[in-house]
Amino acid sequence: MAKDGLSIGDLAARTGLAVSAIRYYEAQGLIDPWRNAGGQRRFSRADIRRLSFVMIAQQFGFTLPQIRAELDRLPKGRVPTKADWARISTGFRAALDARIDTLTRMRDTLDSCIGCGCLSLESCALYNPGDRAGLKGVGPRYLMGDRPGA
Amino acid sequence: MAKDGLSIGDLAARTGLAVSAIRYYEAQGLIDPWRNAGGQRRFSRADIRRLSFVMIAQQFGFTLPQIRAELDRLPKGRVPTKADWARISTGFRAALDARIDTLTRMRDTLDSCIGCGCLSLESCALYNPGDRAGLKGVGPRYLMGDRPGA
DNA sequence: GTAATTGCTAAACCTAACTTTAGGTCAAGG
DNA sequence: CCTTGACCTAAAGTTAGGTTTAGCAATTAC
Repeated sequence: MAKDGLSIGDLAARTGLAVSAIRYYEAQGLIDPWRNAGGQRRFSRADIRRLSFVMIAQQFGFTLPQIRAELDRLPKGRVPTKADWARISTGFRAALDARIDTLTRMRDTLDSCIGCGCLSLESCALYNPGDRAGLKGVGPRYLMGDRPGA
Repeated sequence: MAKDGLSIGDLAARTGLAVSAIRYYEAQGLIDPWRNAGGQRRFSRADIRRLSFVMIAQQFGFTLPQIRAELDRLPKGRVPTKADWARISTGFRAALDARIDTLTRMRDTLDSCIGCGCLSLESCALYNPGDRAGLKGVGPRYLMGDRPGA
């Protein structure tokens, strides 16, 4: 783990990710390591932060393609500065706000529905919250759902 | 679609669900139709509301096993009343509150992080929000340190 | 009475985000 | 030098929540 880059194992230890996950992220274009003479992956220290970003973005509900799109907005050719990361992070803010908004509206609707106990397709407001689509940002299937395997 | 129950196609039309989804829900124990002489499924009108509940609960991020657990709390042997449904719906309220809470805390943390642009594993507060567990349901993926195999 | 729907089951397929496995290669310590 | 552990690739497996397909039976429409 000298000056010529970190091995995949080093990076896994630094980030807490599984080695297999890191390889998968490479396949998805989230990181782009070089290879040493023997064909093994070598990562720069900046990749630690890059993977940190990936993990945080995932917590916020972004998909890997979406995260990749964000990462692609980082300057190519030089190591991203704190300011670069901060700029990208503001994008999270809007997504979070939207998500909180939708959930809050849902809760309010639910409040007005608990009294009636209708849950009826024709009349219940829960079927017409207006912007259920706002929740789609989280994913098509596991829409806000618990993780698979729970 | 006479007095002897609705066919699966009728139920699909009433709920907007796909026929295949209804059969899947039966396999998951969410509904329990009887069969007619020819072996075809027959559903009661109460199943329309039952499936409505399933759909709403899914929007709220519950998994099918969780929804099944809620449904199992309905009185067995009689058609559930509005009061029964209302009682169950209050359970949603707590779950939604928790989810909104967690997201709000995340947003606040993010706000304090945007300025520093750190995203550093050792120091960034985003890695220590305190109750990431409450977020189960926000992301499509396993949470950090919560992988099935690890 | 027969043709067109609709329904039946079992099994395979789908996506996202990974993990596991199989079979081999590279690198570091003694 | 040799062994052990880390690494490599490709492919298959996993989970949730379904959909699709194949081949056949029941119902409904005319």
